[in-house]
Amino acid sequence: MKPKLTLKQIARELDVSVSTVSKALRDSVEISEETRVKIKAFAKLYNYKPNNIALSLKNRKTRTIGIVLPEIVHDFFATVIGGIEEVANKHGYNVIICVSNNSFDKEVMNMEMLANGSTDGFILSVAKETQQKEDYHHLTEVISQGMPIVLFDRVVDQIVCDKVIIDDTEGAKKAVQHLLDIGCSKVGIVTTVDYVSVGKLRTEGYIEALRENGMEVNNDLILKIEDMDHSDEEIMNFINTTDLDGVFAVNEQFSTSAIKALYKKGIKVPEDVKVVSFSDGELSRRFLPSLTTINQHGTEIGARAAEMLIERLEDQNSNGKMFRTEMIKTSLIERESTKCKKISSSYI
Amino acid sequence: MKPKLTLKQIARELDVSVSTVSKALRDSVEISEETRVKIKAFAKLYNYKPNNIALSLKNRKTRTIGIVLPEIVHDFFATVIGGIEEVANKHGYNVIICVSNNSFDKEVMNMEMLANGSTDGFILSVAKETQQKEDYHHLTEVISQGMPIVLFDRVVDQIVCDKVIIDDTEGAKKAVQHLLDIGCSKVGIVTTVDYVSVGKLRTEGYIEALRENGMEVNNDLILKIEDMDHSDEEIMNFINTTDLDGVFAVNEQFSTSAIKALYKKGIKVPEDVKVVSFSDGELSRRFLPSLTTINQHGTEIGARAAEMLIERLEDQNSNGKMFRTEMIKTSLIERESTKCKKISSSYI
DNA sequence: TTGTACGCGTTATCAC
DNA sequence: GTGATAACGCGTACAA
Repeated sequence: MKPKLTLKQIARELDVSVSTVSKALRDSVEISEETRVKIKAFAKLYNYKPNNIALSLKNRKTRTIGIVLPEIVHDFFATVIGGIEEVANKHGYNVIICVSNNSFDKEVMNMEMLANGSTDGFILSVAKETQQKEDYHHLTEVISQGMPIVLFDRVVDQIVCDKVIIDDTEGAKKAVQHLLDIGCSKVGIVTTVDYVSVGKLRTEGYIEALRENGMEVNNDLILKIEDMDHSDEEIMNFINTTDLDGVFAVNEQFSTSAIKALYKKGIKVPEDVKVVSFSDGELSRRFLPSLTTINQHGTEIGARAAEMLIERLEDQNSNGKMFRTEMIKTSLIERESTKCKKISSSYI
Repeated sequence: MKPKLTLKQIARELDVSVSTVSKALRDSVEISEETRVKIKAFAKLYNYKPNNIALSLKNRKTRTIGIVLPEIVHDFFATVIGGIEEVANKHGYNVIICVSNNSFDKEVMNMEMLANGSTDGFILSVAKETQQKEDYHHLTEVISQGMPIVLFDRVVDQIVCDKVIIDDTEGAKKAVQHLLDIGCSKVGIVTTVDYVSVGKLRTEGYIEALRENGMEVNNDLILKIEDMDHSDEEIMNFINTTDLDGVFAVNEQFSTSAIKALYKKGIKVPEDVKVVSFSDGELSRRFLPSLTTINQHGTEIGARAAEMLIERLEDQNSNGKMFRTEMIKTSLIERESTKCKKISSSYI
């Protein structure tokens, strides 16, 4: 076992001073050709790499981005991480990921841990519990210490910082519009209760789409899941008691539950009822029938968040810069769950 | 903006020396009750937290674990991360995650970056490309510097370190045995080519199970996917030309493709053909029919890996300790894809 | 009881 | 052209 090589060791070995070694390795003109070559050769031979920790301490920069997420076993967040990673690495930044498991306490703990010197800034999506509590002191704290934050997905209006959000309302409108376009007239929605911000926005999009098409909103066609642990039962009950020819569900879980309930009732998708889902993940692609979805472009969201954060980190006088909220557009991906043979010919 | 509080600032403010502050905060008996209380009150009031970077430099310990994974958009790896996270946090460790995207170069880069002081040790699953190249110099390098590594899932026999692996062969046997138990006599397997270590082991399990049940192995019932990008076509072709009443597929992707192909052929699952899949993820749970699976217990794998690593990190004289390879048992989770009403009564 | 000095690994500055 | 010194923030052995 050979412990990591340091400047000091090189200096001792080559019988020069530490600062000479440091300068030589950084190609300083102060150092003579001869010694520079000698030192660099030695360093290369023994594979010298500067110690990041020491550099961080000296520069008061870690070149590390802290990511705090509600969960990770989730296609959307996983793709967002991918986007962040890519941009971060391209700029020579590292990434620390912490998971709050939707717990307020764990979110606070994670942020405090990372804020004590481990990272230069944060990219985060707040935990569900935090959103309910409406306690954001850990965010304001970090910001007041001069560390920039970029919020994404579940953003908090009260917090003043950069944000990357999905145009949920517009995405929902797209979904519903598609159902209407292919001939549905009784479109239901499976969504969340209103305190989940994205659920609320998607519900609004659903309503807007109907209104813009001159249709009236029937509350019987709206299911707001109260208890996520029993969403299957709620959906089953809803499907059994509601007459529909189109369903828009705000996530893959609800979509597949709805299809399952429809099948149990003897109703076929897409023949009898069309389905569009928010969130495009593995499940949508591989389900039978494969799901038409609203793609949230997680990679792009992560990439933009990372770009915004790094920009602020590298800009000396970023304090003056306005905070921006970037809206990422969704897109509709058509698959089997909205295939409709009957009228497809009329489209050709 | 108030920059982070340091010991020095507290000292200046309270007109004592830095070391007095340091000692007081660490409840040293050297410091008088009076000054101790005063300093602690001040620190608490202004929310003093020691700087992790400085501590890391001083202690030559980061209390951070580096995780390097081939990919992250994958239920299995996501659950493993969850397991690691939980154990790590419990022991006061942080976690840095890097993704190699199955690229050898990126894996090497990530490891070098983290090895330069950012982490105390590694938990990693090697990239596919690395496995093909059989170039593991970055692993030996890190180990020779005294940083412990725990390999999991895709492990490397040549590397001497702690390992956590799944009993792939035994898992495959369980899957096939289940199919045989419920009455299948023509069980096919959809697997990978042999150079993917886990694929090979699972294929061996399939063969062993058949042999132990006195059945002969028919190569026509074995499909080894050559090209992952065209697995769907290969599976479709296989299903169409093969007479089966049971299918064991080595991952969720293959399983769902197989079911899709069966449906297209007019064959029903589970009525006509039963299906068991390796890997228990969201897809298996929500698919129609839901899939009977071999659960790899990702959380447990991550937890064990983290425990092994931390144990070695905290043990002063861990050099002498033998390296262990821990085998995590899989378990069968029965769902709809192997439901069989006919003989279920005989089981009661 | 409190303060001084030193070291962790690095770089910037200034002196020689 | 080279080297000594200070500093980043912290903890601790030792001195006062």
